[in-house]
Amino acid sequence: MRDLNVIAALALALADAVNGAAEQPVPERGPAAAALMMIAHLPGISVEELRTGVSLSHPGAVRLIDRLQTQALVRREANREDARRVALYLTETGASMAADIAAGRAAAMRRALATLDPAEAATLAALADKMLRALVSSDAEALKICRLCDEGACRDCPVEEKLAAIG
Amino acid sequence: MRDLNVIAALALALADAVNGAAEQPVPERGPAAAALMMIAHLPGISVEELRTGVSLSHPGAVRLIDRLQTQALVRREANREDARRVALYLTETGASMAADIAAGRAAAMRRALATLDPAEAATLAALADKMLRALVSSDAEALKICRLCDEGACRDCPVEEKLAAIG
DNA sequence: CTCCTTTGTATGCGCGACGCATATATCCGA
DNA sequence: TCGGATATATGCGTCGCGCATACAAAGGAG
Repeated sequence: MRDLNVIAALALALADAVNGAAEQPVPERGPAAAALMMIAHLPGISVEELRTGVSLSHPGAVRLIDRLQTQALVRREANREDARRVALYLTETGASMAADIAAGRAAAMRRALATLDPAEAATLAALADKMLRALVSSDAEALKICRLCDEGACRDCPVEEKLAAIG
Repeated sequence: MRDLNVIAALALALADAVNGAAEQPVPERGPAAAALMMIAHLPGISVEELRTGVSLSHPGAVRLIDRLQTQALVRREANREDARRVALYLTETGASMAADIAAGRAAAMRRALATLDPAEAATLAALADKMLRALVSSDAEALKICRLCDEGACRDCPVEEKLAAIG
């Protein structure tokens, strides 16, 4: 019971730090940073897929993309395979902003993990790896969990491996 | 680098689960659940203290309390020591709702931790304990981190101990 | 005791993000 | 070929939020 509390508190603190750092470079608060990171991670993603990752209604996601497009961070392109879908890509400005987001997120995590020695950090990562595999059981959950992840640092991502394992 | 990513992803997943569960019993989304839990944890808390915990502007907090009061979840009382401050208390309905929030939060954490054996959970809690002590350096941060914590389960809370240690 | 600065609450106001309902286009199976 | 399902977009109203401001009470300087 006490363990639950402490772990939940830490999760909240880390998520606050990560979200706060991620919102820093972005012109608006909320899911915008996550949207940019998702498009950086999955270029050509559709509005509907993005929607599930950022937990918005479809109209909400459309309007979010509208705003990001107005700010020249994202562009819409036609999807050759399915004309209903829209393929989303980052502009150069958007890509550079996504890089800033990833850097801020990494810095925030480094600060939080600074008190742990390398062995402890590795232990924590191993436990996180195990828990993530158990938590993920669908593509939608994976999109949501990885919405702020850094594509470059995603070697042997437990979420993707779990998805591959269950088909 | 990969460790950072995995740990951050887990923190996000846990925070989503906890926040989602906490918002379930509450009539509105957002900081309302945290506000109820904070008042449950610190009866007589002022609007200003609450404000820092839920990361809202002061007017935002006033309006939030207005809504919770309209729904008969919270009541305002005069503070005898300082007439400027307002003392916030939960009504019976509010207290029962706070209990529901705590239960939902605990259930969500139990689900997430189900894959870990007791030794692993204890290891994780010990690491969380250590990190929390390093993260907290002010009352404001403590209020924010503990905003959803369960007062009953807060035995030997690392956040409070750290605050006591630094005066 | 009085004045002035600081601190805590409350309100007027406008903005903007969101969701619901709906319209349109495209894909796919019968 | 036709009808249901899926994807995107828009009209519309709502509501939470922050800024600027007003007011009340506390505390220190003189």
